[in-house]
Amino acid sequence: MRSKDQGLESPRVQRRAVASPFPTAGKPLIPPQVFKPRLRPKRSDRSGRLGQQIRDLRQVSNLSAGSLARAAGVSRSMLSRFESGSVSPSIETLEKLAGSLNVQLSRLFSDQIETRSWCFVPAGKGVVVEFGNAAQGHQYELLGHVLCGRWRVQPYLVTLGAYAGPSAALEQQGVQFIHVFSGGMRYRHGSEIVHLRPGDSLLFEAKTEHGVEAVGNQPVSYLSISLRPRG
DNA sequence: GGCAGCTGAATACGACCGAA
DNA sequence: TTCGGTCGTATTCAGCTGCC
Repeated sequence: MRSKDQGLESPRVQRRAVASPFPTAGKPLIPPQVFKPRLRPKRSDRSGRLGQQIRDLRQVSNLSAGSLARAAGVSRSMLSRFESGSVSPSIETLEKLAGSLNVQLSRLFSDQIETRSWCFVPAGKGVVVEFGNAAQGHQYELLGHVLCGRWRVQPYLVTLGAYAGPSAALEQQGVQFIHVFSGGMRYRHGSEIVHLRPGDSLLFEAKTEHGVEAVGNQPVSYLSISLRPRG
């Protein structure tokens, strides 16, 4: 009988194909004569932040831990340990996780870039982020990434092609602000549909299911700022 | 230099807990 | 009851170290 925890078909061979990306791999963290814990020791803060980043991206993608684990070919318990920072995944596993999250590998480490109290992004130099609905003509350009204490602020310049399809329905913590620059669209928040035109703004709690419902016959450009608590 | 033993990291399996 | 998340434990493998 296979456990619900199990999502793998390959046996436990061929592991250790690549080295861990972290400098602690292969070296003892604690001298064994001093302390040999029954529980796995909490790994470095770097591992914890990597795990938090994986969890954030998973939640943004509306994926459960089980779904992501299956997609990445790891067990559910291992994904839990990655996200809690108790173990560090191998490069091979990180590549699978990034692929399953539909992001580039480097995105998993974007949270570990030196943070500042301000962030300047020249015009047209934002980071283009691919989400799952990019295929429907949705382009997201991240204009900055600023941490304000417990809060994470992510401003996106969003461009939707004419007649772009609906975006995936999202439910997140925190609040979201939208300001339309050009074009028009129908935006859904729960059971409500709001028609947005140039100059219109929308502020709402992101925990209610929301997303772009439909776009008119012209491309749409709008600013989307999400304010979410850091987990 | 080669081998064996030890140690730690990555991983899976199974079980448990809490929430819906 | 189901599902998501976590924990305890076993297994495998690579790196290190000491001995010959």
